[in-house]
Amino acid sequence: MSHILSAVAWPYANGPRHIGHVAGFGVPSDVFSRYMRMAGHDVLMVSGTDEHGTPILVQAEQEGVDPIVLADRYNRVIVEDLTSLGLTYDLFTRTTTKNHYAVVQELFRTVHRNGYMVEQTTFGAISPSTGRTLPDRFIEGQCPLCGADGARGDQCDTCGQQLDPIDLKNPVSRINGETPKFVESQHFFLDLPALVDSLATWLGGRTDWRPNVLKFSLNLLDDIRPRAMTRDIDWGIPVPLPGWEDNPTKRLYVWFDAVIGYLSASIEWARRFGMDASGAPNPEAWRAWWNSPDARSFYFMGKDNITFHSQIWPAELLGYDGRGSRGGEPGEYGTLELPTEVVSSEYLNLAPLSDERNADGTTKFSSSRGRVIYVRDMLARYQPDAFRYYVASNGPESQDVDFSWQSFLERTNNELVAGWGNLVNRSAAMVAKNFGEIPTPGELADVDRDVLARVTAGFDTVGGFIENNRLRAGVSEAMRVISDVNKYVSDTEPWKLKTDPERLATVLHTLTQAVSDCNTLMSPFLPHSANAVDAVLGGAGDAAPMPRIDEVTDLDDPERQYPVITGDYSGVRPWASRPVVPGTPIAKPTPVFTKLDAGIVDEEEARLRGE
RNA sequence: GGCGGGGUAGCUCAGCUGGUUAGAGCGCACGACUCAUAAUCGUGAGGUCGCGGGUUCGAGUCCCGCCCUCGCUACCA
Repeated sequence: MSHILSAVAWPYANGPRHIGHVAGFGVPSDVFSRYMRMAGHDVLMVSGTDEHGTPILVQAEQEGVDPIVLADRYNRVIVEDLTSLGLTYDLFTRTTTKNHYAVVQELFRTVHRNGYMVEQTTFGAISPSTGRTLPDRFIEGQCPLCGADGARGDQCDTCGQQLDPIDLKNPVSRINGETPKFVESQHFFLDLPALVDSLATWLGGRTDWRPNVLKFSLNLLDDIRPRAMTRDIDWGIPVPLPGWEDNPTKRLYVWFDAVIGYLSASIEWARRFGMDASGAPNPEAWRAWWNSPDARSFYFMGKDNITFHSQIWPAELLGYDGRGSRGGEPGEYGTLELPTEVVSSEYLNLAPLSDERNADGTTKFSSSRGRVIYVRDMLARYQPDAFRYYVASNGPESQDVDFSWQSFLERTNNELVAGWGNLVNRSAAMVAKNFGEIPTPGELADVDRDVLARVTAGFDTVGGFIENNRLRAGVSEAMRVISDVNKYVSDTEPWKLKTDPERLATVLHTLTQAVSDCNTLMSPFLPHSANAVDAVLGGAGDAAPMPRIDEVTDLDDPERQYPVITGDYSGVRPWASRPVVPGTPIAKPTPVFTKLDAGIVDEEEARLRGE
């Protein structure tokens, strides 16, 4: 048993999240965390909504509300969506808590004190009316290279060239149409070159990462340069230095603070729920996951976040620890450990609609293009486990994948319903009809022992895959085991054993045992239905724990309340065969999974077309 | 342009450090069965492993070149 930190990417609170987001970080991290808990590890799974930065500020202004109002709104939407999916966060919080501000400022101060945060003058665009940094992509103008209109400050979509915004002709702000001003400004830069040796040493030891993630991360080291960690903006965390902290237009860069969320959420968790061995409150409990070299940490995200987790975040930690070329001493949190693994997903894209094949290739999920499937809509119409199954078996684990409603229909009906759901149903129906309870077995035959051995072996194979974050292989292996059990039913033909009650009892007991263990194997992937299956088999329906939403008061601000996701996951079942108990009543079952009507494909595609 | 991923049966993909007739799931065809949400079980058809060279006794697997495709390459998050 060891301490496992599941650090899950922080969804940006500028709108509801779509299924591509949760396919990238949500389902994979939850399957992993659930399994690790079952395997006996001490898991701390943390995340929250990321609420600073220009996009939220801009959107709030467009709506005429305070940024925090916008953040409050989408924080709640996201909290509800993630809870509905059954994601077992120990704490899902947000970046606008007092606790987060304090932790971020402590990290900044210490990194600065250790000499890894250096002040430099920059030259960049600001909005003349507000004085705020105008990020490149919010600037638009005529491309200096091809003359096309509508080129963005960072890149021209017409000719595809990278641009510097100062070269644009007739630049205007996309936010308010005014002409940007290019000015000098003082900012703090994270001195990545002073940390690059330590980064390289750390990355050099990461041999078991997904190859593309590791390769990408190593490439980042080649022309590493200092990176600005402050912005001219009035929405964000103040810079905790004399002369800066009261300056209303200087704030920490949103990514500097967002990644620190993993630590601040761990600390908030400990302050709220941490306990020592005797059960007494222990606000220092987070340290077991952060200060011990034996603890392991896994960071789950989409590939667009790799650079922040394999470079910026470890650099912040190294700077805090004083482990760069300038030395230094850790701050009050002690030496903080770097990520064990950055588990990055690729993208789940939306496939062309059925009448659009061979047209424009795939369409990337993007709210701005209007073609998007929100988590909320998915869960309103379909079982959460149907979606979880789709993602686990067909997700963007090592390459981009296309989501289509046709494939969702097929995966659900042909595999989940016909394979697993039907096995549960036929087994329970036979037990209910013949005995009304789990029968007492006679002596086992070879075929019985054989199927039980195959199922039991699944704990090692399926578990091994999940432990290495190979969910597709894991779920595929579990489905193969389920197929073996279906074959067992065909081989033993229980419906022909009416004249041999003892043999029938043995077969149906064996079958019930096999199904129950398959349910355990599937429970990290399909927790909701694991509970339903448990109930079908006469259990209490508590095979897999579920998260809940608590309305809490900010630990350091009695005026502020917000929802968090948390849960008590201490009662998870072990990752092992669990003997079924003869005599347990089993009633005629109702199907656990809903078979989808073929008509949903046309319905959903019509929705995507905006009809 | 630079970097990276991918191009293997109709579809989605496995194939580690090169080694017998290239695998799985789904789909399809045929057969069996009837407990089960017409689910299940069995059998079968179907691939010159993107193209062209090369190394080797032997290459889907290594090397070179090319083509196609997706992505990354930001003061976005």
